[in-house]
Amino acid sequence: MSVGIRHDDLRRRNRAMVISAVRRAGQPSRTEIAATTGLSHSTISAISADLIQEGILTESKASEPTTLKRGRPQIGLALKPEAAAVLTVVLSLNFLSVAVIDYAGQVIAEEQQRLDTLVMPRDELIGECVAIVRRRLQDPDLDVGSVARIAMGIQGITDTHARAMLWSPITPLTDIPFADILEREFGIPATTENDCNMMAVALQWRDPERYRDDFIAILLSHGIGMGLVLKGALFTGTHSSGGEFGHMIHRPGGALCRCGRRGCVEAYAGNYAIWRSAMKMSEDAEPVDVGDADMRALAAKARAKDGPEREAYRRAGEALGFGLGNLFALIDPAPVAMVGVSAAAFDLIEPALREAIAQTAGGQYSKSISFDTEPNELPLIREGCAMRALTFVDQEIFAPGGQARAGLGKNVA
Amino acid sequence: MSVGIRHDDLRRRNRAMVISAVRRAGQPSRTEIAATTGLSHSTISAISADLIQEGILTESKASEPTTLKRGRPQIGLALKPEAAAVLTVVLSLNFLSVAVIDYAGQVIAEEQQRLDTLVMPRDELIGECVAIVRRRLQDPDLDVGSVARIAMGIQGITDTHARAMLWSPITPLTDIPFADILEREFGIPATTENDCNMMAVALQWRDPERYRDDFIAILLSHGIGMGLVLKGALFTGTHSSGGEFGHMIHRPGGALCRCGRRGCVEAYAGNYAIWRSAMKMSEDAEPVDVGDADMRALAAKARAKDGPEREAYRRAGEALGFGLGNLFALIDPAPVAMVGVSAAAFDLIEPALREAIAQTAGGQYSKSISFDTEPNELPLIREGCAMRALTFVDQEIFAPGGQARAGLGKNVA
DNA sequence: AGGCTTTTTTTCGAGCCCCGAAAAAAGACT
DNA sequence: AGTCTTTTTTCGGGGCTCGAAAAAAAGCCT
Repeated sequence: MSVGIRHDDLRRRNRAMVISAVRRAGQPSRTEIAATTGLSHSTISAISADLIQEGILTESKASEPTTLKRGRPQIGLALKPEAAAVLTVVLSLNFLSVAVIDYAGQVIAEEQQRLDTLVMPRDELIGECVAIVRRRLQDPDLDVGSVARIAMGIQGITDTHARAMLWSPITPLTDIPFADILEREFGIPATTENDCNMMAVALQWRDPERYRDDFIAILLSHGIGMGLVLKGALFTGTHSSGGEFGHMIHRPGGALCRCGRRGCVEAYAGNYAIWRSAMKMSEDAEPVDVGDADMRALAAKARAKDGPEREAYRRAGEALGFGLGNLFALIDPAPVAMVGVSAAAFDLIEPALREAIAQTAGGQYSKSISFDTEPNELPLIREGCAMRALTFVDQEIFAPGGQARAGLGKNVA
Repeated sequence: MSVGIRHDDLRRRNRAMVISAVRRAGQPSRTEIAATTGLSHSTISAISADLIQEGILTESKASEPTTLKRGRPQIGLALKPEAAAVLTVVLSLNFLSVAVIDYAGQVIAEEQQRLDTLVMPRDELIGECVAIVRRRLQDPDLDVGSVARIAMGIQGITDTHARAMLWSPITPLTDIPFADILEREFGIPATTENDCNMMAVALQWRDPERYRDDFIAILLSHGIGMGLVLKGALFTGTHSSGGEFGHMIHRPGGALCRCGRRGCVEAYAGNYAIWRSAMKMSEDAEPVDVGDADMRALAAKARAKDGPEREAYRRAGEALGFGLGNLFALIDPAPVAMVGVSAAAFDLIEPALREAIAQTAGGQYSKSISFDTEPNELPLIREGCAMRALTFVDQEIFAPGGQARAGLGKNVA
């Protein structure tokens, strides 16, 4: 059962709340923080004095010099960029990308690299990941001690505790405990999470208006992935990252999926499936990699005239629609973000998708469901990883439960 | 964003935790409570003294007189039955049932009634519900003032806030705000929740060993319903009670479902669907009501010899299996409880069900998924309603946030 | 320019709450 | 009857938040 609240937890939680309020609002004054948290001015004053003294926050007068109001001007509080740093690692099909991000969320260094994930042996894949991280950490401009967290976003299934990649479409390898490997190698706490979940996290930060409590991020790429936020929190499975939307069964015994099973949504809506269908290949044909450029050309052809290309997108829409409908039967409808190269072809997908949804339990709301598209998934994934890592630092390092803060926040008087 | 923790919340939460510990453990000593909550002995002592003085808890020495240990004997703490009472209302197909339950969870009065829900006009249906509740409340043995909550469990979709029935298979009527109606009528806070969700709540209390953090309760009856507990909490949709497992699409464009759509899981696995299939009727045939006795006879026939009856159960198993597989793709596998009259025929359903799951994303775990059966849903639903109402009293009335407790817990010195 | 008004921020004392240590209580054991 | 063991209560100390009041830092107005 849930444990009691000790008296000292109180300050810890309220500290975390103040930090979180600053991260969310940008440069709020103490008064604003008091308003959003519901705590009294005196409490906010005390906590923020602590945080400034510990080098976690700074005062920044430049809060809207335009607002010429009477009264004592507000002093904006901001996250101190030097308070800490985090490192993000994004591993996707044939592509590895690393970035170093300061405590305020600004990218301060990055590096990208192509690699043949599909054929690399285990040691090599791990080795490349470790090597690129090491290169970034050895950057003389970077204070290695300030790097408080490594967050990895990876295409594939991860475990609930964000320790390992369990299975991935980008490599035949399974069960790689990336988080443990990185921690052992660099002595920095690390996590490994599903890329689509990170996309969802990023959307929540980018547009909290639209993506607040309940929404769905769907990656339309080689495969189909999903990140789900319910009641404000990232939804994961009981054991794994969960949300394997792409592998819900659309047609029992149907088209061959990359995962080896038949009839999955992905076997109709993944890039390879659209391609296979447009080329009039058999539904049993082995999935092939299709480049983004080829997919864009395919979409152009489908737009130009009716034919097998257009039909392929129509079938993709149908599969996505029934899948979404089934999802809506469980969780009710919510705003959807379509991300990835095929999101740019959403105009070809949408009609059949809506028609399919209308035939499902979510159908009553079919018209009111709103879709948004974002063709570029990589920046989203990185952003999500960064925010995940930064909020961890906020909560666990700068508002710790019991044990002292490590070497960070060192600008203490 | 989540609101700050005020200083007074602390005591409130810890009070709630003590009450909850007592409800869970039965007759724990103060020391045991200190252990499970993680709070200090002195705090538990202070809080329980308050609660006893307010007439919410009582000391009950009779805690295992067998344990002859050295040292001061423990004093068991128990919920004081007279501290409050709750009333449960269970409305299902052609059946209405009400019970009054004391604060310790014992049924102290009950009443049941048949009624033709399918054909009753709106006023009459509401009227009967109000009337049966009024009769119970007018019982001279009952102190009406102690009734702190009414919890209604209803077959059908309810809204997230547990205010209204939105849609139900037991009546053509829609959008009946039962909670508001009961509150207005009796001036007692009320809720209206989905029956399968209440089943899940009850299972969690009955067997917390097996049904703790993640599990699924599926009602196999005229229709197919589901209650889902994830990460220890009841899972509901964003707008409605959600979990419309029975109306996930199993075969696009397939058999006619009671809901008017085609290919739903229920259209293969609901009692009417099994019946329709066993009688070799068309998949487009209008759903008919089948009595429990007829279903039991059907199952017996299916067990006796191979034929259309056995095939009907096989197809039901297949539909349930693909449905569960799709669910498992999203949330990972979890223990399942099959409840309702067709749960007694689970032996006929299981083989095809497991085979179907094996073809889905959850398939890897197919063997390890464990099923349990419980043919009688009514007691479960009532128990769930009772626990829901009682924990509400625990949390919101006896550990209130700010405003004083109403007239309850009146045995104050 | 100097005093007044307004708004933000800090200071201060009061009131709670939790905790640890010590004391008290209540039997069992010898 | 005295000692031991375990549970429960009591008591003092340290923290935390809060409200009120004071201080600070402007703009406004005569």
